[in-house]
Amino acid sequence: MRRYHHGDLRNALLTAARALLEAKGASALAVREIARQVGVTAPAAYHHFSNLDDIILGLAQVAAEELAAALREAGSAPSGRLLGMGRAYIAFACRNPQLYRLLFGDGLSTTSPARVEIDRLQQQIYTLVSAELPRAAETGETFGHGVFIWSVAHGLSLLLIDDRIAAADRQALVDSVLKLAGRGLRP
Amino acid sequence: MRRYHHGDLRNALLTAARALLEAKGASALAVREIARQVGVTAPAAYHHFSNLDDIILGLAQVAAEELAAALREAGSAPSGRLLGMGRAYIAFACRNPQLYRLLFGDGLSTTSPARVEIDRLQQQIYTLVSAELPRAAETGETFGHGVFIWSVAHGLSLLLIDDRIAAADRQALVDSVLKLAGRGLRP
DNA sequence: GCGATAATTTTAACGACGTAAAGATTGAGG
DNA sequence: CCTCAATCTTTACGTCGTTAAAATTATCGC
Repeated sequence: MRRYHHGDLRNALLTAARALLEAKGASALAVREIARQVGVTAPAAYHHFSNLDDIILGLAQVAAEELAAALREAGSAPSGRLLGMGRAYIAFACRNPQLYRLLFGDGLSTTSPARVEIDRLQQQIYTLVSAELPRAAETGETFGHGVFIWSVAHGLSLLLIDDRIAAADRQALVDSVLKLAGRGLRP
Repeated sequence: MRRYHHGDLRNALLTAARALLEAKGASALAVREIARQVGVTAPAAYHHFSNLDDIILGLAQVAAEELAAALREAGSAPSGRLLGMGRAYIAFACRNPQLYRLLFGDGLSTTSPARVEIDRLQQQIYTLVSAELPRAAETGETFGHGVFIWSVAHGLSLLLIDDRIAAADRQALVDSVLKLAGRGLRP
């Protein structure tokens, strides 16, 4: 059954890399190990990726798309979109901790697709803020407000991922922090 | 002048490692390269550190102590301590981006000295919050409030470090975000 | 169906890394 | 001055990323 030609090696490598990443952390990502998991020799990977960083870039791209999709869904709710998107953002990070960390690490060049996708997310946030907070939009504070809520979501996500917060009920904590953030935004 | 015995190799290695870290990023940290910078062969480092992770741990410890010192100084001001500490926290992160990232990466075991130092910082934050916000302390919301402002500082620090925010005046942005955070805390 | 060609994978190899073992050099205490 | 412990170097092994060349298989024109 083992064919010489795999058929879908690129995706298989990405899937294996993702599993390896979440299982053993970013420092365990290795071309040889990823290829081994798929049952292929290392140089085979070089026909689909130019190097290890390129594989990581592929992972980041997947992550960015998934995060964007999760936020898009949360943003389609009729009301309370800011809170819903905050929840969805943090939930994604907690569900894919290493992948989320990868997305905001320093390995991604400014022109990488993942980076571009995140920039798009950022714009979405600003748009949403100016829609939900007409007052801020009027006074030209949309930018500061957007950065503020993104900081809260990003910071809390990472603190939770790192297990730096001992909380009995995580969801309750997330909601209460988001509530405080919301209070900061009201006029 | 080159003596066989270096005299203070441990610190020399840490200093070189720190320079290398800030210059080329965490992935460039290598025992061989660090030793090379100091003018010594790689195995010499193993008399002072048990392995590369141990060197990184030493760096994290230095970072944690510096951050703690910066916050202690900012916290000794007579008034506006929350704002001052927020500024100092973010300034430290921007001054030592890679070191800050290291501190909040996932390579540190829960029992490492750096981790313990950060836990102490966390407690300081809670104490300060309950001192500056007696109302929150009464209603038992100190924990949530502490997590909230830490999230803002941590998140904004990382967004700035990653150059994810195009701001003409960074200090002004920091202040306006911290102002929004402060508004979230008021009753 | 058949053969040429392109796509994919393997084998083999190079240099750099982390790190262990064993030997050389040096500073400190008697 | 001599010994000994601390410190550093030499040497070595296995793994990694990556490249070049060879082998294998799919595809397409006929």
